[in-house]
Amino acid sequence: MSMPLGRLCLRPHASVQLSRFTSTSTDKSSTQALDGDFFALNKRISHLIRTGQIAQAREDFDRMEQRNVVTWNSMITGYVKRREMAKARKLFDEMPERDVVSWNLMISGYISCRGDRYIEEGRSLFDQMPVRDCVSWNTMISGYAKNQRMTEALQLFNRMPNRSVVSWNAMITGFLQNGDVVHAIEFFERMPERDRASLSALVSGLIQNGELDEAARILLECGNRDDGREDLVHAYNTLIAGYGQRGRVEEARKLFDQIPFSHEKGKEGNRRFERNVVSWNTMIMCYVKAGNIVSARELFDQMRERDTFSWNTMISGYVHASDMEEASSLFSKMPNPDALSWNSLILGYSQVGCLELAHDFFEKMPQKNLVSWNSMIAGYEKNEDFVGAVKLFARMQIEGEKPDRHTLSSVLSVSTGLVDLHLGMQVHQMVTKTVIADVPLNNSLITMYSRCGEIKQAHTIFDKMKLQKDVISWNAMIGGYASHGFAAEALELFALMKRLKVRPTYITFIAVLNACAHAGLVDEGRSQFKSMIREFGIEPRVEHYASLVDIIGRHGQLEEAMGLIKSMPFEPDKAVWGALLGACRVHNNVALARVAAEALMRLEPESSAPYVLLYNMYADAELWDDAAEIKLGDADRQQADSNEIARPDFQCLGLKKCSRVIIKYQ
DNA sequence: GTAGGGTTAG
Repeated sequence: MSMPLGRLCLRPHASVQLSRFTSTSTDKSSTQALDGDFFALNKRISHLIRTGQIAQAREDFDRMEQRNVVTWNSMITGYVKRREMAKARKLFDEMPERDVVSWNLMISGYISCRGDRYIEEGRSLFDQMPVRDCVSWNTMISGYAKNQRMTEALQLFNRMPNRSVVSWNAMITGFLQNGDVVHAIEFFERMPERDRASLSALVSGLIQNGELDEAARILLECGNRDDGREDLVHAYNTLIAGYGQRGRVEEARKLFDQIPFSHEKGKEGNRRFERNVVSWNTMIMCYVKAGNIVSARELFDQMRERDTFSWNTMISGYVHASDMEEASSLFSKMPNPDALSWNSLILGYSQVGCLELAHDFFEKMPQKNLVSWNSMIAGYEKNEDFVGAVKLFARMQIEGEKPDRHTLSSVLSVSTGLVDLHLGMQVHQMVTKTVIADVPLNNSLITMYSRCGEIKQAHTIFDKMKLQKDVISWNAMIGGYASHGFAAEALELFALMKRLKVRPTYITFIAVLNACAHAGLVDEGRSQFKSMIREFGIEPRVEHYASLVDIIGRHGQLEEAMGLIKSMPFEPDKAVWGALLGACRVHNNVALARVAAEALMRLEPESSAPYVLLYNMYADAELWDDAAEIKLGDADRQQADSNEIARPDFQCLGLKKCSRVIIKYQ
């Protein structure tokens, strides 16, 4: 039997491949099927599918006068890759003739859809197929392994006629994914032969199970046994990264030093047990993650063959250290900066507040990708240039870039910052279309809606989250109720949260105290403050004190409030004094108001608010001499009279007009 | 055209 050379050695059951070049029954003669045009057409289809142009591929496929099994299989691959199993199945059923690959493709498609229903479908095909090759068995085994069904995986493994290295590797990965370290190691030691993936699979699986030292032991053994040399570096690199991720940098370095290092040039690679570029890069990365930029740089300077990775790791290290001088100096020396290098600079400059520089790099970079857009938009948002963020978001859509969870999260924060319900709702729609059940995004939606006053809508989202709520969801919802004066709802939700054993954080208590403040619940506020400390061991922060001062002060117990301020273990901030001043205003305590106002003036000399408030109080009490001592500018006096400041209109470009914002003095 | 795996940015 003649077989295309090169395939033979990979396929123990290669004889099933016979139908490879036979034409299908509806097609013309087989001699014609072998001409150059035909191959070109098949090649074109597979190219279209590789590049994701499935619709075009299908058009070509439908137009083809003759097809062979490869044509059909290519088309099926396209649907399988997109998990469109119904379409794949339809083609599969229509095929005039199938080979092993057709069956294997379908099985692997069903398997990667996950879910038991799909596995059963794959298994049923596996059982029906006339001849199975190595790939069929391995697909099925790894399918079971990936879905935590090791019993069935093992059954197939035992029944399998000619096991390959892949079968063993799949079993090892499967055991490790199920936390079965013992069987994984046992299988690894029993393997008749290993390839470059075997050690990698074992080591990375052991790392996932937290068995780093066990992995290190096995590696040392393999090194001593002169065994598995080909991929030993590979495995060492994996383990170095594992130690690094767990902050065990010194152990990572010990492993790095264990790898032999030759000074010969151009001999690096996986074929010899010897440090390669990845080893260096990984070690540098460990230092960067640990914040040890000096050691990272030392290694970087020692390297002979730096690649893009090395440069980018180093640049991102400086970015994390907010050292933009070094970051940009490296960038300018880098031979071929890629998108990642540019993005790191954009990120770094926005991080330190240099939006113009960040934007310069953003405009100058030759090939923007999604991360570039996201970094720039997030940069605007973090620096509170909300309008800049919205403009860029609009431009992004005009230029056809699709937003993802990161984009949407930034723009949602922007909507919240602008209190722009219209924009927020647009983003909400996009979230529904592009992301499935993302907890942080849902949390941001809750915050956005409640900040915009749509507390009902916020609650709808909160409700829909069901079991996937985290503390932040609870905090957002309780905080939303609190800030809108729904104290009963806030406290009820807080009670429910505790019943469900969700541990509150200091933020939860800010919201709870805030709710009490709004509703004038003095005793409730006091007892919540106490329970925070005693039941949950949360140290009160300045925000909690400010809230409690507000609660007590507004109730008229100004002296007690003042006492609380004096008892604070840290300096009161403007919120604390502001709360006291507000309470003094309500209860007409001019003497204490003066103390609070003066403290505020020291903390924020540029703010006119305490002056205005004190002025009004003096005026009400007809203390004209005191009032005269407060020097107000004309503008401030007008404010004192009207009690309102108006901000000019502004526009969110390309999307909508925002309404006038009025800020009222309390 | 199918089965198993090392390092960088939001």
